[in-house]
Amino acid sequence: MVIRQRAVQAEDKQERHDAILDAAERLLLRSPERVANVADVADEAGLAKGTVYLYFPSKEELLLALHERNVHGFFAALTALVEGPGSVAIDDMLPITRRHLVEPPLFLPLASRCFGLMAQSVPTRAADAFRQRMSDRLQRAGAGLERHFPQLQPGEGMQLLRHSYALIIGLWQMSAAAGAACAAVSEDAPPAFAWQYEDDLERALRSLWQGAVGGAASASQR
Amino acid sequence: MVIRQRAVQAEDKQERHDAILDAAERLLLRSPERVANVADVADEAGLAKGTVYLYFPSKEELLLALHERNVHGFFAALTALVEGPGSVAIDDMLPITRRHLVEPPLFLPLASRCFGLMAQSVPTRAADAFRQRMSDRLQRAGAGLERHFPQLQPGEGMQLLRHSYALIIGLWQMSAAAGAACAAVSEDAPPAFAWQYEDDLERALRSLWQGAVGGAASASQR
Amino acid sequence: MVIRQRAVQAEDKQERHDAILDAAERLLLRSPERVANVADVADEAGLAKGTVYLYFPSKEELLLALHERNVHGFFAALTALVEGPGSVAIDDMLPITRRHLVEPPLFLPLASRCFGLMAQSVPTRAADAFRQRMSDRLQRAGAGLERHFPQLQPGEGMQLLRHSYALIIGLWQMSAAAGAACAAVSEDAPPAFAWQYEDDLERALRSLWQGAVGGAASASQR
Amino acid sequence: MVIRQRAVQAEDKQERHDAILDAAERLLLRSPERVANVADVADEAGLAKGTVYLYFPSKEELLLALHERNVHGFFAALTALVEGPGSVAIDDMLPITRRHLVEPPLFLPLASRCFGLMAQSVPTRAADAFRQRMSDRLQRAGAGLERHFPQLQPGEGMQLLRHSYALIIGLWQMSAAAGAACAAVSEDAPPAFAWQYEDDLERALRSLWQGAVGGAASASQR
DNA sequence: AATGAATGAGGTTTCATTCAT
DNA sequence: CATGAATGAAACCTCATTCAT
Repeated sequence: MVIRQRAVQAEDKQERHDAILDAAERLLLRSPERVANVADVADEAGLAKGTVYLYFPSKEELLLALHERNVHGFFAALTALVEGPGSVAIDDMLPITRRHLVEPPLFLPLASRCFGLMAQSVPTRAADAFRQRMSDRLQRAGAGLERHFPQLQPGEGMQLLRHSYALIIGLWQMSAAAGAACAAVSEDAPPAFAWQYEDDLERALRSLWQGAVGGAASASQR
Repeated sequence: MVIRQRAVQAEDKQERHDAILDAAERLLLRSPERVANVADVADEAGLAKGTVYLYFPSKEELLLALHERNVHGFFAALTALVEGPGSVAIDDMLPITRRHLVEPPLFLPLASRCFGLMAQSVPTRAADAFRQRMSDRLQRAGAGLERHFPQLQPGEGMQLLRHSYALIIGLWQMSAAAGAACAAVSEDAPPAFAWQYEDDLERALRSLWQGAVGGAASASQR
Repeated sequence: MVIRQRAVQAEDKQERHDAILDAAERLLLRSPERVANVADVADEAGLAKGTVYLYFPSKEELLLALHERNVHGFFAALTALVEGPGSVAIDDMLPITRRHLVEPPLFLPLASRCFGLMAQSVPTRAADAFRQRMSDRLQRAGAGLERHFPQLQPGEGMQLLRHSYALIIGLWQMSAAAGAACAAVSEDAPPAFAWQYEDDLERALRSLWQGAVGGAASASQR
Repeated sequence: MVIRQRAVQAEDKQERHDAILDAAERLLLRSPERVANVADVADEAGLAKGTVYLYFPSKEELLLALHERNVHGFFAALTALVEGPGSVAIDDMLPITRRHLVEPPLFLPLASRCFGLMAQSVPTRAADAFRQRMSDRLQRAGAGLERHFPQLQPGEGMQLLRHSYALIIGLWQMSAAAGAACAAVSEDAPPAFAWQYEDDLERALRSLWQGAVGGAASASQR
């Protein structure tokens, strides 16, 4: 353990902050079906319960912070792509989606749960700030997208990203709902639920993008 | 306390089964943000808590049953359309979606919650059965769809429906997450979250369908 | 145990309600210095924690109910005295005070704590009701007192009782504050704190009453 | 953050000791209903939490010290009166009571709380010392009192003061318990609780003193 | 002497489910 | 069949105190 006993310096604190998120992440990975309670997170981080509350005002904000950390990587890659040189096609986006959203086993369940949190819970202060940051990221990436696809009207870039995001989450939930059963009793998944999330998502996103940006999206496909 | 007769006949039982679902529905409509507890549902139905457990093995299955009742109407209308005479375009599907999924205030929150339940909980026989029935409905409607859109390969009809469903749910969740804040502090919703679910969904579905079935989807539009 | 496993009849419930109060009382007697938590009360009553919450909406209201049960006996005796036949002098009141307030080891600490609760906590509904009942009792006993001591103006009977009550509580607190130390290190209580609560209270009440109702109070003394 | 010099000199320490008490006082004045936590006191004093513990071994003793500071002024005035030249009647005592105990908004709640603390907590050396000092003050003032009221037997002066003190505290607690509700819903205080503490206390003290020292107490009244 | 990060016991309340009546 | 009393596992958060820095 490189962290000193007490995080006095700002960077030590950041490190500990991250360590708590890491602990929460490990627990969620270990048993995605249930949200760890704060005591378990603290335990996993080798800290006391109260210490977690020094770094996060509530369990909910901890989860939100963890989710946002995951989101950050995705948007960073996406923005780098659309703001970088060269042309962009849907085939360039899919790998980013796959690497940041689909493959990390935590992203989708956590995103799903955070939507639930934000729709239900109260701590509006934190939720608003989170939404604001998400909105900024979407706007920026959406604007970048519009530069690459002239057929998109202003605002349609952000819209397309939003729709994609919704599709990603929605499809995963259907998949997870099915998956729970498949894990237990492998062979009897009914046909409509027996598919691979990853491939299916790719097909769905292609359809969505093709419908939105037309041939440009699929120029390089098939 | 409403004292009722004992339900001895099978039809009495069905009636009571439905009465419980009705009560749950009323409560969810009254406060969609939080799930009623079993005591409240029983109260609302004029029954005792234990009685609810005579008709539903768990709270989870009660919610699932309620959701399925809502789903039924949608698929009935959808199947009637695609199996009926005459041609079908996306503009014929949207009103069905709107009438059965979007406008009933209960459908989307409940669907969202049921996916959550099914993704998290241990899979039960009831969940499997539910999935099986959903799969059957999707297959049947999907097959019907394929007859109307020859460009769809076998299985792609069901796939398109599944993708649409995912989009409907996912977009609603994003909307609900945003809505919570907007309700509280009306004017400061960031741009990316300030949109109307209904219109947005329509645009998204059009994109998806246009991408999937091509010009045929939009042949009759605009 | 005469109580059935489940308290179905109203009187069974009353019995269980009382049994919980009894349990709380036993615990407080056993260690007066600290308030038992609900889990301990439930344990002592041979019940589960949740069951206690079936009978009392909160820990505070449980304590208040326990206190009120103690108060009840005192006022019943007092009212019986002042509304009964024959003349009443202060010497008739003191034994009642002693029997109901001083000798039961629980009354004074609990009364003291309940004043604290009521001055600080929120559940005003229950507190208001409690105050109302206390007020009624005081008024009734005060009115009875005024019949025996014609020199008391209307309202002064209740006032005198209130002052007496304040003296009883206030003096006990000083005594208890001293007593805590005396228990630990017996011989070194400073003179101003080394006195017997009971005798001291009697002297104080005599002074108060003599000042309020004059010779009549002490007519029969000495 | 107010960075202060280290307190090396003894007088610096005293100054800081007082500054902490001042901070606690300000916080209690600001919200008398709840006891500030140590972090808030430290904050208000511009110090760190740990520093408070350099000057006070526990929160309890901090409160006790604050209370004693308040008590000091009262006894100083009282002793000055009874040890000064000229005659003393109860009407000379009441203004002192009012000025030092009733009008300072902090005295009564703090006194009440300190009695609570001392009655409940394990007795500490500090509590013993506090009691000893209180006892000394009471004895001295009581002895002075006995010189003015010859009808008081040795020890009865101190006794009378103790009874008065108890009455002051006890009556205030009843008043505060009632006040909590009255603040919330103003008009519905039951009659027995609808009175002014200050006037009521004066009547009570007059009765007590008249009963204790007879006509001499009231010679100059009315 | 001063700091403030870390601790962790402690307490309240909710509610799905069971089962005696 | 119907009831609703009983259960008891969670889960959150606070805060006085300690002690490494």
